[in-house]
Amino acid sequence: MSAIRLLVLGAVRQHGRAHGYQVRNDLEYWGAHEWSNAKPGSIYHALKQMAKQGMLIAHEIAPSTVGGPPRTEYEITEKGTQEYLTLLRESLTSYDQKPDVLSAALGFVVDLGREEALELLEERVRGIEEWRTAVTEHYVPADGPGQLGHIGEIMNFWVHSADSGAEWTRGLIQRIKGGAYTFAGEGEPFVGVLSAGEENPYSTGETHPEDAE
Amino acid sequence: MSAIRLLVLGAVRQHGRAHGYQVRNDLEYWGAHEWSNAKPGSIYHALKQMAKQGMLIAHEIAPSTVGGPPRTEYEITEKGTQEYLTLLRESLTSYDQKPDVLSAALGFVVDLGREEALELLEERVRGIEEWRTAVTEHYVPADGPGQLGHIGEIMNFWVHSADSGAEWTRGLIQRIKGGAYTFAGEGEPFVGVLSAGEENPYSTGETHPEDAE
DNA sequence: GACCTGGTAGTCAAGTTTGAGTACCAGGGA
DNA sequence: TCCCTGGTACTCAAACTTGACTACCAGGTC
Repeated sequence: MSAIRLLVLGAVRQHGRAHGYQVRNDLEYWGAHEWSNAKPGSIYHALKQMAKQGMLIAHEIAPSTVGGPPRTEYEITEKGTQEYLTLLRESLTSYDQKPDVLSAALGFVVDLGREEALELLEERVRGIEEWRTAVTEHYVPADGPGQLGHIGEIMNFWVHSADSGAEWTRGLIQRIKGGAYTFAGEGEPFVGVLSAGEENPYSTGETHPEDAE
Repeated sequence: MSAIRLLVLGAVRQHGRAHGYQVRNDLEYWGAHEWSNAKPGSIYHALKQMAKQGMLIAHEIAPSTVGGPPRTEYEITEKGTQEYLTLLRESLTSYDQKPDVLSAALGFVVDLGREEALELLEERVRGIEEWRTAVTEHYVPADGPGQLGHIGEIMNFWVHSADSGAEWTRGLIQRIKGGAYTFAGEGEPFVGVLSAGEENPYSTGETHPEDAE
């Protein structure tokens, strides 16, 4: 599973209603073009595809005031919201060595409750540990390590990555347990999108958390 | 860049001449179906595509003795070998957060000389460190960290992964400097493919390094 | 007044990946 | 003998991704 659907659904959801270019800008604002496949083509494709599948509703809009071609605005449906939450939970839980999926999920983790987030992350740690056990048992059989030659370095690398991922996840769990961040149902949420007409992102060096949706 | 081309070129090269199913079996033998997108469709597509691009020569073969449809055998060309080495060097050097690309490169690293491998890996470490500096400077601007809210965890995760990757690479450099493994020009190479008629891989729990190509 | 840059918004063809097939044969039961 | 499993070898449609491209307008500039 790629991260694009989660990112797009999450972006549309935070806006309530958004057109492709807006989503594209949000993802850039989050840096997603650096750590995921959030290119224009993928974003527009995902929007169309998910509209076809009933997760978004497409509204045709007259050519905008600022010029350019006619836009299509998208609104998330109940089915889309379900899909969003499913993807989010899966992405937090499952260890599939795809850093972009986890990154995307981190951006939305506060849409869940604090307790649920902690449970999912703890399941993630358990998953990594199980995976580690399975791999080391399967690939270092009777005749001991070293028989693999340099091929063993591949496994070594996986295992190192898994350990590092587990360690990081435990750190995050501690921070969340310690009260960090504002989760669902804990008051004014942190807003990470650009509202219509807001200035460019990091070029100003400042975020504007004052305009909730 | 995905790992599939490197994997397929490397597999064909080790055999001298191979058909798709053989490549597919090798990749499974290496565990590549677990850490890369080495599915049948991708493998056959890569073979066809690279044949079209002159990196492989396709030979049509009569239906094999053991039944099944007619096979196509592929042979690597000079251009293909150049591409293979280029991909291999790039994959070792560049830090693009794609673990499958590095894993594939590790499987072939001994096709280079020991000195060159060390240089490439040291460049990899330098690349990771530069990337880390750039990211931390860009995303933690004037008003300090913490302004990012939970979004900062994304960056935290990237940085943690980068540090872990650098540390692992330094470890590998030490092992190689310490004389581990047999590199190009250092005698009988380690052979990691199944020759025609060899038994199944890990099901027997034993490797057969006795039949060189 | 013509041109050029830059932002807005999106399209398209080509390439890649996925998952589910297809076709064939051998060997082993019932 | 008929069917069923399992291995060999590959194909295909549908989905996804990529990179380059289009089209439009505003505002400056020469």
